[in-house]
Amino acid sequence: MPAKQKAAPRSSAAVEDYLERILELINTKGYARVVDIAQSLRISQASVTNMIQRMDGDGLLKYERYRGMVLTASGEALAKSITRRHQILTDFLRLFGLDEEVIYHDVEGMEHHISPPTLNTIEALTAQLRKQPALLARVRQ
Amino acid sequence: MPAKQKAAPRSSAAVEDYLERILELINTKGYARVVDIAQSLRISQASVTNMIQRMDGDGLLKYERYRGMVLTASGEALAKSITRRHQILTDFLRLFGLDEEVIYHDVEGMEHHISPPTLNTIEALTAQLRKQPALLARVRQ
DNA sequence: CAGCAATCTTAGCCACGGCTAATTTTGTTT
DNA sequence: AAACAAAATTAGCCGTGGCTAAGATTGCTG
Repeated sequence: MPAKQKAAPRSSAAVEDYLERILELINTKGYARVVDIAQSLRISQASVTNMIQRMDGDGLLKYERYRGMVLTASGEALAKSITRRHQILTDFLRLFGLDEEVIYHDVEGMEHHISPPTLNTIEALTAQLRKQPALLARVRQ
Repeated sequence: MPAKQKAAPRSSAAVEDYLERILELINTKGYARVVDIAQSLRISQASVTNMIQRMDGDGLLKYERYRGMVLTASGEALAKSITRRHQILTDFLRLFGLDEEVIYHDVEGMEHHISPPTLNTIEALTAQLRKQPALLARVRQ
């Protein structure tokens, strides 16, 4: 009998942030190093090492000391859905001429708390709003 | 010279949740007891006592052991702006026929991360969307 | 007014997710 | 290959915000 799975304790906002950055690094550089994750999240390397080890234990990635990490299938699937969610929210807020800094900050904060039905709704709303430039202009004031 | 203020260390999501409930209790029952706050937030009374003492130290409310609490002017102002923000987000999500449970959950999670410009935009968007029932119907599918 | 139940507080614990400082490993450079 | 720099890890710490168990205070009620 294989070892029991941890029954996925609902990944935290912090874990989601890590997954997002790791996938982005893998997509752009081919691999994700501790030092790059640390820089990207603006936290210490030590904190990254620590979290990576927890994520290995949770089955989100495979990690070998000093050597590197790869996302597992479930880690990658999760990272992709997190990235998609981030993109949908960013696309939505960009409709209104807000500062990119504000958009980034708000998306970064709220993305972890949007459920699938709400996300789908916002996606559909964005599509509809793109066809309504006059309405968007009024919202922008 | 009066004692130095703590320079308001950007109230956390947890503190905002407490303020929101305390104001609501005061508005509906006239006062906020530890036991009611605990029930409303679904946490233990001990945790509430602990947090209330910190919020007293931060100048958000005045608190007397075993006796009760009142919001300070700054605590009340903060609580009101938090409540307003909550309402604006709820009004927005209600446009789309989402389940009340989902709306409540998502607002509860994301409200702490919405900046004023984004909030104002969503408020304006809600007003515009109310005049577009056909568009809303399409978003609802 | 004595006793009891409700409420509140304290003490002590824990996980999370950061940090710095010190150490270890790796890889490059001469 | 020795030395050095960069990267990674470990050890030990801290604040936040939960928890339970035990004790203190309040207020009601017989």
